[in-house]
Amino acid sequence: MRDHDSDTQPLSQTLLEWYDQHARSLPWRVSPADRAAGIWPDPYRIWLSEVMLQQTTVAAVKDYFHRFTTRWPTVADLATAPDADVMGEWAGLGYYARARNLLKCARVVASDHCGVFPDTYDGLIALPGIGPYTAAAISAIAFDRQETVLDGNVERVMARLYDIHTPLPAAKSELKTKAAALTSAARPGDHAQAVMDLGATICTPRNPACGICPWRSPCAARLAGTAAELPKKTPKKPKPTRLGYIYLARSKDGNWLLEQRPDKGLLGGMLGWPGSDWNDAPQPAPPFEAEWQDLGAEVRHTFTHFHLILQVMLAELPDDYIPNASQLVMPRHDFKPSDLPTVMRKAFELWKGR
DNA sequence: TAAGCGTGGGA
DNA sequence: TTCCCAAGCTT
Repeated sequence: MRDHDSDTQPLSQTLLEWYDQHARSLPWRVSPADRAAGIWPDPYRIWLSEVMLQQTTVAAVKDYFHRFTTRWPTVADLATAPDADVMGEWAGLGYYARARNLLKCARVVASDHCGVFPDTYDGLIALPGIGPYTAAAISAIAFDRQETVLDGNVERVMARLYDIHTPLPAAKSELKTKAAALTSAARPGDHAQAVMDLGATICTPRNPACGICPWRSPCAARLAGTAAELPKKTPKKPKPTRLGYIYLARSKDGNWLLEQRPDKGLLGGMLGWPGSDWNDAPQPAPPFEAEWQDLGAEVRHTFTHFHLILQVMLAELPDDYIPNASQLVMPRHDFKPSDLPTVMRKAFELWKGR
């Protein structure tokens, strides 16, 4: 008697055999050989890597992961870190709500879970910053539970394997059903990492390497010649361009006037320079009256949903200046440009090279 | 459901 | 230069 996955079982086995030979070595990963020998990953490192990897490339994450785990080796260490230290260490990686939720999550795990991560999907998804993908990924990778991960890689691989032309995001549930039917019961964690590795290294968005793909034979899109145009996506809206002013104020001693941005919204919780609103025709909004000098060069930066052009203004910060509630005067030796989000760091670089 | 939310690299 | 996009989450 053949069971119901007599068709799909060979697919997951083919994938795992490929993964055993081609698994990438990553700082947070336990190799398939080590995993087979009974070695388990550290849930803290899996969680941290998965949050960092949300919409972010492995190449961009590596150095941040190393700095975070060196500075905060356990979730208990991270839970007791000051907010400003964590936000500063995250600066440059983007999507700063992730850093705020990271700290919230660490503190919940430390206080409500005795410093031990929940080992189920339901327990994990209840935590800040952990959504459907991340909960499934941690369950599978750190605890070897049979959960289905559906990220951009898996969506692309499934759309091609089954030649599905429904555009994303409408196709998500259909793609997840396909991915779930393939999930290995024997090695769920390795399977999750394998299908994502396949998407990242073989079944790439452009120029997929179909010739060396372990699933080249069953792939419907390869047969149909449609692999390169899948997955279909609903068209994106064009990005508007917004304008603004920012103000660099430096005292005679070299101290800087900075502001702590509000927790919600763009660059929430990060340090930045005082500035105007960003829109079509911003009003100048200097933090104090002075002869502001136009640095003469613009900061150009592109966010997820708009382009930004900033006029950079410079003045001397009076020694008796009293910062308001959101501002701070940063002593020159405490100021680290690397604590700033990239758009703000660009303004500083402009001043440095003036 | 759709919009808001960063950044850097590759084509 | 411009566009796409990379292991998504929150509201």
